Amino acid sequence: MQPEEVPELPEGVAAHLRGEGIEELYPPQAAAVEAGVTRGESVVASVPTASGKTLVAELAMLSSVARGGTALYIVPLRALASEKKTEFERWEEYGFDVGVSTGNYESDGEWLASRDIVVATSEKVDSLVRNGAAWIDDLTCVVADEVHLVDDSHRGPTLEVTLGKLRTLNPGLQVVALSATVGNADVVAEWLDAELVESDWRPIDLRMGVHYGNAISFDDGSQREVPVGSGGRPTAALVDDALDGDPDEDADGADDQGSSLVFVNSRRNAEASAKRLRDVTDPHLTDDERGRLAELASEIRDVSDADTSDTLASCVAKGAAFHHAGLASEHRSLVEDAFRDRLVKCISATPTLAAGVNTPSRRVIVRDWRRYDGEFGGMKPLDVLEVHQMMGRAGRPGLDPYGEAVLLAKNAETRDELFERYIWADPEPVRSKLAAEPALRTHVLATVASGFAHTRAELLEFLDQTLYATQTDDSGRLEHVTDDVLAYLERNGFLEREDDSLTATSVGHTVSRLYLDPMTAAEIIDGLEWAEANRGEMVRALSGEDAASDAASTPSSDAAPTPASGDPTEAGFQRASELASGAGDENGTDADETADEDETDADETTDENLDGPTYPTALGLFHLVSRTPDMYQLYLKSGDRETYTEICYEREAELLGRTPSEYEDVRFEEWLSALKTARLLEDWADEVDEDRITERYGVGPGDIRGKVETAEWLLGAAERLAGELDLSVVPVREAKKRVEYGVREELLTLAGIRGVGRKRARRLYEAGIETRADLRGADKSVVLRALRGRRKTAEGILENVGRQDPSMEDVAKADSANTERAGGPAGQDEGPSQPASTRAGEDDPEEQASLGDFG
DNA sequence: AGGTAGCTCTTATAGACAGCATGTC
DNA sequence: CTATAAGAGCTACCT
Repeated sequence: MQPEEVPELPEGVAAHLRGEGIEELYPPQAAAVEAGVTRGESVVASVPTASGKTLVAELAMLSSVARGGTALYIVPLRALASEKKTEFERWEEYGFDVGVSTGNYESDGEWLASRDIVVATSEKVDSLVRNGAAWIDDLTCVVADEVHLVDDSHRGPTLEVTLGKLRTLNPGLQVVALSATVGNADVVAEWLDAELVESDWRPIDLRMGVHYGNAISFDDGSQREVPVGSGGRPTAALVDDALDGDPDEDADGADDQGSSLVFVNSRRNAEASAKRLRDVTDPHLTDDERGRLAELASEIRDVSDADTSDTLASCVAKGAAFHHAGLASEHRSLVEDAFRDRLVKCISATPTLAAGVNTPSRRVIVRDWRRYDGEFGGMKPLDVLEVHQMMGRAGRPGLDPYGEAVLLAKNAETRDELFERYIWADPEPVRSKLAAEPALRTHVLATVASGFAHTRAELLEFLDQTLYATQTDDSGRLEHVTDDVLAYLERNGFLEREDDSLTATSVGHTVSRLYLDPMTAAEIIDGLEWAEANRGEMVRALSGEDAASDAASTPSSDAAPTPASGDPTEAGFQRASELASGAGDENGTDADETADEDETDADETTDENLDGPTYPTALGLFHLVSRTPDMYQLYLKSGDRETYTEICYEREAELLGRTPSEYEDVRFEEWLSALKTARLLEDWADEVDEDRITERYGVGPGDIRGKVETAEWLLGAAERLAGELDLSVVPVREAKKRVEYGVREELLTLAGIRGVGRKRARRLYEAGIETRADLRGADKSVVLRALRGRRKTAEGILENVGRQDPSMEDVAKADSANTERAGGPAGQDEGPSQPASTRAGEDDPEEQASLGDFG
C-alpha cells in the first residue's frame, strides 16, 4: 500500500510521507489502515518494537483531526512525551498543533484545549480527567502507546482505568492501542472493542542467539565464531567483535562498525561492566572521536560533582558508558544522544534503557537474564516480554543490515534453556492488576469523586468494563476488594455512604485532585493532626527540656490510621496563633510576590518564631512524607539499622507520630528507612553538597533529584490539606520551599530569585546580602565578587530582583574592593554595611538552623 | 619478608508517575 | 527458603 492509497488522509500528508522516503507502508501499517485506523475504527496493533507503530498512530490522529476532532497520545514515560512531541511537530506545517502535558512540563503555556494533538503520560491524563479538563470531552481519537504496560502492577491500573473513563466520556471514541507482541493481544482488542492487527514483521531483520563457549548460535541455525580469548569475558569479546564489523557484509570502511548495548541486572554491574568495556572500545576510536569524547566527558563532569559523574566521564572518554536511574537526567540524555550519534560505542545499562527513548544498537547483549527480587526471594528470571523488549533494540535503521540480540550462557544446558525460555518462547499474556488493593484505593476514590459513579452498583458497573473484568469470570474478587476499599475510604473520611449512594467528602475531592494515594493522604493528615495535638509537649521537648522520651510516647495515637476528619474542638485553641498568621499569609504572599513583599515575609516568620521554635520541624515533615506509599523508600544497608535507630531516638520529638516499638512492631523497619530518606532531604535542605549526599546514602545524583521532586510534590499536597483542615500551614510551606531550593531557611527569599540557586544564594548571603532589598541596594562590586566575577550573571540577577540600574559595566574588577563606585539610589537607604535584615533582629535564622542540629 | 593465587565470607540487589506555578549553576 | 557477582579478608604457598 502506498501513502496515496490511505483513505481519509488530510491534504499534503501523503506527499510528505513520500518526501520522507516512504514509498510503501510496512505490512503491519497497511493492515492497520485496512482495519480502518484512518476511518476512525479502533485498532489494537500488537507488533514488534521499531516496526512503525508510531506511523499508525499518526495516520489515525491526523485523519481524525482532519475530520474536525482532537487526538490524545498517551505515553508511559515523561521522556517519551517530549520525544513524541518533537516527532509530531513535523505536522505543524500542515496546520496541526501539538502540545505536551506532563507533571513537570506543560507546552508553551498556551492552553491545551487549543491543540489538535496532545501528548501526555497516563497519570497526567488521569489527573486531567479528575480535575475536569473540559477539552477531554471533545476527544475523538486516543492512542495508548505501550499498552501492554497495563500489566504493570503499579502503573498499569491507571492506564486501564483512564482508558475506561475516556471511553465513557466520549462515546464513539476511537482507541488505537499500540502494544509489543504479547501472548493475548486478542483479549486486549476485545476489551477495547477494537480490530486486532498482529504481526511479527520487522523492517530490519533481527537475529537472536545465545553465546556459549566460542560462538554464537543463532535462531536461524547459523553460527558466528566469537572466541572469548584469555580474559574469559564473553561480553568484552562480543562488544569487540561487533566493533570489528562483519566480514560477511562486504565491509565498506568504518561504517561497518557496530555498537553494542549490554543489559545487566544492577546499577553496580552496569558501572563495573562499563569500566571494563572502556578498554575494549578505546582501541577502536579515531583521533577525531577521541577529541569529541573528551569534550563530552567534561560536559558530563559539569552536570554534577558526584562521584558518578567522574566515573561516567572516564568511561565516556574511552567510548563506553553506563546508564541507570541513578544518573542525573542530563547524564542520561548526553549518553543516549552520543550513542545515537555513534560516538559512544557501547552502553552497559539496567532495564531503564529498554523501556525508554529510542536507542537502537547493532548488537544487543542480554548478559543478565535474572534479577534479584525481594518478594520472589531470590534471582527471578526476567519476563519473556522484557527480554524481547531489550532484544528489540537491536538493529539501527539505515545503518545496520540486521540487528543481533545475544544472550549469554555459561554452559550447554543454559544455552538450551535460554533458547527455550526466551528465543522460541511467546511472550506472556498481559494480565490486569486492577484488583490489587492499592490500585483500587486510588481509583475508586477518583471514580466516585469525579462523578463516574454515584452508587456502589454504578461503581461496579464502571469497573466491569475494565480489562480486569474481561479477563476474569470471577467478578466476586473485584467486588470483594472494592468493598474493602470502600470501607477504608469511608473510615478515613474520604467517602460517605448513605443508603446506596456514594459521595466524596470535601477532603476526598481534594485528595483525588491532588493525585494522592488515599493512604498517603491519611498518613499526612494523621501526622499533621498529631502535631497539632502534641505541639506544646513537643516544643518543650525540643527547646531542651529533657522531656523527649516521655513526650514521644503520648497516648494520642492509638491504633493505626485515625479518621482523617479529626475532631476540631481540642486542637482548636492550640493553633489559634497559626490561624492569624496563616490567614494573613494566604492573602498576601501568593497573590503578588513582588519585590516589595519581602518585609511581609520577614514579619510573618517573626510571628511564627515568637512562641518558640517552628513546629513541626522540617525533619518531622520530611519524615512524614517519606513514610507514605507515594515515596519510594531507600534501602537500609548493613549498619544503617543501628545508625538510624540512634538518630530516631535522638530526634524522636521531631517525628510526627508515635514511633513504633523497636522490638514488637514490624513497622519499625519502615519507620527507619523513612527516616533515612528524611535525613537525605534534610541534608539537601541544609545545603550539604551533592557528592557528600550521594556518598552518605549510597545513591546517585538522579536519586537525589527524584527524592526531592517527590518530597516537593507531597509537601505541596500536605500544604493544601493542612489549609483545608485548618492545620498549621506555614511550617509545611517552609519545609517545601527548603527542599525545592535546597537551602536553609535564611536563604529562602534569595533562592526564590530567578538565576539564584542554592550555591549563589549562599555566596550572596556570606557577602552580607541577606534579602532582596539588600540585593537591590547592595554595592555592585560586592555582588560581583560574591558571584565570582560573572558580570552577565550578576546583571541578570539584579534585573530579576527588580533593581533600577542592573548594569555592571562601570564596576571595577572583582578583586579591587571598591565601595565608592556602585550603590544605586536604593543603596543609599540601607548601605551594604547595614543589611536590611539586621533590622529584624528577632527574625533569627540561626533559630531554625540550631533546631536542625538539635541532638 | 613480601607477594599473590585462590579460597571463603560478606554484602548488595531495576524502575519513576503525580499538584501548582514558573524558571538551575 | 530459593541466586549471583564483586569485593574484602584471609590462608597457603611461592619467590
